[in-house]
Amino acid sequence: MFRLSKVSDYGIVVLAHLARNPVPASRNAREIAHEVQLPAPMVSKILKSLARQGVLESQRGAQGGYQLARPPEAITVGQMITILEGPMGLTECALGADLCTHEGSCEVQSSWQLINRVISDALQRVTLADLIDPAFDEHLSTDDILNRVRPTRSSSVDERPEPN
Amino acid sequence: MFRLSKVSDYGIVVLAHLARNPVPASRNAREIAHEVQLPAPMVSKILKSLARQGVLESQRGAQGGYQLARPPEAITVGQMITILEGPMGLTECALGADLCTHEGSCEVQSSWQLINRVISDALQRVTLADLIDPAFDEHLSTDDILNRVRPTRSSSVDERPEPN
DNA sequence: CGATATCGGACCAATTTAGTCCTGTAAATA
DNA sequence: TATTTACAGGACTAAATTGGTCCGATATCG
Repeated sequence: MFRLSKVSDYGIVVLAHLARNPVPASRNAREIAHEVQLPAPMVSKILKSLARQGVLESQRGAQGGYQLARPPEAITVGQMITILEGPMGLTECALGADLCTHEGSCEVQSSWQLINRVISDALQRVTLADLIDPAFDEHLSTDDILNRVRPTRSSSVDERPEPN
Repeated sequence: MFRLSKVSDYGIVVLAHLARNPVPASRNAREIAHEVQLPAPMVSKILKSLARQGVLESQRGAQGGYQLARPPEAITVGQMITILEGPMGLTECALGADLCTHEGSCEVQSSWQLINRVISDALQRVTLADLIDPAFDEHLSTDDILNRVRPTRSSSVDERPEPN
């Protein structure tokens, strides 16, 4: 249905919450889950993924917990989705490899790769800082987003394969 | 997994095939399925949806079949996806209505609506004619797409609710 | 040591998706 | 007008995915 999974959905809500409420610096999974009103085991699972991928820093043991590893400006929606959802790609073949069984006979493969890149780029231009900016949706138009300076492409988390 | 369903995937392949091979004008579902090497009942189902939504014209009875209802330039990827996949929306709340149970407590709802619009707009800027253009992916950059003149927003198929 | 938390899995139930099939109806043709 | 072809509109099933839970291991603090 062209929808993000709950994992990504929740994950972004959690990250936005942490960005918006920077203190206390470190909180445990249970507290965070309670604050965003989402099922605790689910939130815990998501926090683990985010920590593993370096978006969050985790502290084990008593008084442990999670906190943002980078400032909200340095975390893009594209990165969050890629981490939580797996490599972005509207279709199999958009990922580039020989994953599609219709390779060769397919007439639209290369086009999909561009479309995919367009969407991916668009999501890379929106940061966590934007998400928690109350003026974001009111004062920005679609074109404002699209014409932003693009973040450096090569350093992106997206290039890495999904370990999950 | 942030992936289109097979229905949309196949549907776009089928439409691209019809656009690329305009003769014979009308072909039946079985022939089309054979040409694109996809399961016939599936293709038939997809053709029916596309016809119902006015992208294809159908002719019943002997010698019947399907053909494009509009020139490829007048069919956008966004329309195709909306028809085959249902209304676009990365999250529930991006659709606008009070579908999300966290309405009110959610801190990122309005931002999602913008993100959603960005993607939706990007997909509206790519037409079926682009998809079958061999030069499309080679000569166009992301920004070329994003900076295109936008199609008229209000006449879009996307605004209609999904009848399925 | 003992309490607290994350880590990294396995695991299950419910939903969604991919794919099939069947009955009805419209059109062409002999 | 009888027959055949082909779309229309469903219902239906099996497989895959997702949402969600739980557990043993490990790390940290006091």
